[in-house]
Amino acid sequence: MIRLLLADDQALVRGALAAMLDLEPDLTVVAQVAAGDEVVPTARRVDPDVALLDVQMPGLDGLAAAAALHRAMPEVRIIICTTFGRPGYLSRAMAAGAAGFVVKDAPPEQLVDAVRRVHSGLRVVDPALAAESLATGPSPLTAREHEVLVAAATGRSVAELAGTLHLSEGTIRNHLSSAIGKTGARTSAAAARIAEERGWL
Amino acid sequence: MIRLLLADDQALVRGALAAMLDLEPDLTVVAQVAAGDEVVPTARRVDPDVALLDVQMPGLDGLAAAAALHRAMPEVRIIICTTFGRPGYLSRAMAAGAAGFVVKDAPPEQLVDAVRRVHSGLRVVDPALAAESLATGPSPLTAREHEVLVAAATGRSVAELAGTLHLSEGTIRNHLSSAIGKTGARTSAAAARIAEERGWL
DNA sequence: CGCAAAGCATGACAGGTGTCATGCGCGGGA
DNA sequence: TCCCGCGCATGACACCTGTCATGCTTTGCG
Repeated sequence: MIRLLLADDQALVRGALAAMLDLEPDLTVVAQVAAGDEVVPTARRVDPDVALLDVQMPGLDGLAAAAALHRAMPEVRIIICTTFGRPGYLSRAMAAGAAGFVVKDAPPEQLVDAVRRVHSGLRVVDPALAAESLATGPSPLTAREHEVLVAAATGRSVAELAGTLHLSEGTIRNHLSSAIGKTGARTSAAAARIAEERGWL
Repeated sequence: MIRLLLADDQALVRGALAAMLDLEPDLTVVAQVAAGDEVVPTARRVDPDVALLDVQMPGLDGLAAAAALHRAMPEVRIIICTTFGRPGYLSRAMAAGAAGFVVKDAPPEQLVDAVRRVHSGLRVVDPALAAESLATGPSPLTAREHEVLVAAATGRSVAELAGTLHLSEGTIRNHLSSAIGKTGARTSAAAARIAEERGWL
């Protein structure tokens, strides 16, 4: 019997996944959580074989939760399960110690299959996504550019960013300009959008 | 036995919901589709009692599919089921003839309950969301402002918008300026973001 | 050590953006 | 019928943004 921990902030989706996985004779869902920071404490309590983590979650996101769980309980096999097949997510998931990566577009059997494979020690990754991830490469953004771009993503002005990040306006503009060049965008708003799509934020 | 049609572009979520709903003794999922334009043809074939439609779908979106289905088969009860509880979605869903509106944050029992209530002729709406919807009001954007804002959402420049929409740059700027005023934003990018969040796009 | 890369800053400049005043034509409601 | 609201357009203006050149530090690698 493979013991599963489910983490997803959407109760409906989480419950539905649990119902589906519980139908399999060799799987059993032993815990469900709605936030990233509940993953490690709950895992310690129930000692699952496999943890299925969504990326979008309040508190700690799925990738950070995966890293924390892998550090705390390396024997737990981790699958990242996400809506968006963004290239950056995959590489970050692998870096965080995940053993599998499944997008929510995939057919249900694929998830069940992934759980079994991962439990038996294999790694499971969508080949198409892996290729795209390698083609796009890792995020070329420096720490500062990342920080500035995240703050700019909500549409704030340069002056506001300078205030909240305690940098001069000129510096903000420099970092944004650099990020614009690296994303191939023409405005900071577009740069933020593109970086977001690639999973660089 | 309540016969259900499921429409959601994410195969994993769709399959999981089907598994969960099929567990209920009085419910049965008779069809699943992945795109909005498959809803009406499939409904004609299987004649469901209730249709559960996601908003985000390729082809026709869930709201447009709801309107088409309600026109073609008024006796089918429609529930819109969406990730985002955006105020504008609710009012548009109701205008499209939907009988229920459930967000994916809700507990699983609530969806099952909604199906039964809707099937028995009731309307099901999250009270908190209804209040927010009334407070925010309908979209104040004119048709042109809407069009321009949608085109601007991807971060294109004014000159590009003028080209694709066949309007002068000055006119584009006027519409954007008006939309900026109505959303309370300070830049067109932020205006697009805010309108998006409110379900005005 | 010396050099490269990154962070930070300044100043200057071209071009894009948001606002406003103004004008014209059209269609629907009082 | 008249007038208001909307779409569309122009032109002008202030301001913001993106780019570039330049320079100074700190950090880390060969």
